[in-house]
Amino acid sequence: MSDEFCSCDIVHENIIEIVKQKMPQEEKLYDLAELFKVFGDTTRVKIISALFEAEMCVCDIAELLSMTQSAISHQLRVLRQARLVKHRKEGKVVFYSLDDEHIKTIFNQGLEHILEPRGYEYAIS
Amino acid sequence: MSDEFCSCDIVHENIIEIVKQKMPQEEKLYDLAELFKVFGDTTRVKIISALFEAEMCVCDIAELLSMTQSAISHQLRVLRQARLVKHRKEGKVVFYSLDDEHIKTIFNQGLEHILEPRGYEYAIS
DNA sequence: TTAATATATGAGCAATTGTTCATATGAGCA
DNA sequence: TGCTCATATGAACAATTGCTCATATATTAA
Repeated sequence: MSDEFCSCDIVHENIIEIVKQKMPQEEKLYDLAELFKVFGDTTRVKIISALFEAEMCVCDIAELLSMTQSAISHQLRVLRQARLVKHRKEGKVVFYSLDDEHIKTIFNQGLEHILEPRGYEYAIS
Repeated sequence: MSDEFCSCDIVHENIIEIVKQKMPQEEKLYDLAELFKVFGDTTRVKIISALFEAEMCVCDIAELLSMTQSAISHQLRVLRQARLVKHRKEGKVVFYSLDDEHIKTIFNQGLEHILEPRGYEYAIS
């Protein structure tokens, strides 16, 4: 039962079929990866982490993270497009805050994962 | 109170100070971003999604996702290094399965986020 | 030992991404 | 109107990343 993608002979066709039927739609998995990609950057993680504590303007965030206003503004755009933050204008100043209740859960689960005690460093076989 | 990173004059020093104290350590936020980076790829999301349903060998996953064995093996290494999957050898065949109870929560919260109804497409101002 | 097979891995390349720099926008004020 | 300030944005460049291809490793069988 070998095919074009894998030279192996041991392919468990029944399992593949069952898994294929149970898996979410391709499009949803794509969107999910896109969402996690947004969380996958130190600067954005820091911004989100800061916004957990308080609403902040662009300048505050730049100062807090010791980064340029431009860099922060670019990253806020990414967060906005992922609908993770919302903004509020007050004159020239734009205040950003979190726009999702799931973020906290995702973050906390992520933190729990990285804080788990490691029994051993990974080594194959 | 302007500084080197932001030309703005409106910096809310008190908020910055409070947030700075409450935020997790820099190193933890870095690790967190590294973890989410692992989730931020369609192939890896698909692999994880498949392993939710059943333990699978490398060849099965390659067949399921219509990708080469090499590509899958490379990605499994990334997942292993992030301690998200574990493996079990049975002769020449290596079976992979999930190695973390937090993954499901993270995934489900992520799915809930992307499935949220959008009132409007984002537009600034 | 030799051959075959399942998986792992290193090098290289194309595509993506985060930052910087320069500049645009837009709001408040003189 | 014209000026200043807070933020947004486009282009460009360096760094990272995911795949392919070739090959190495490890296990089983003859």
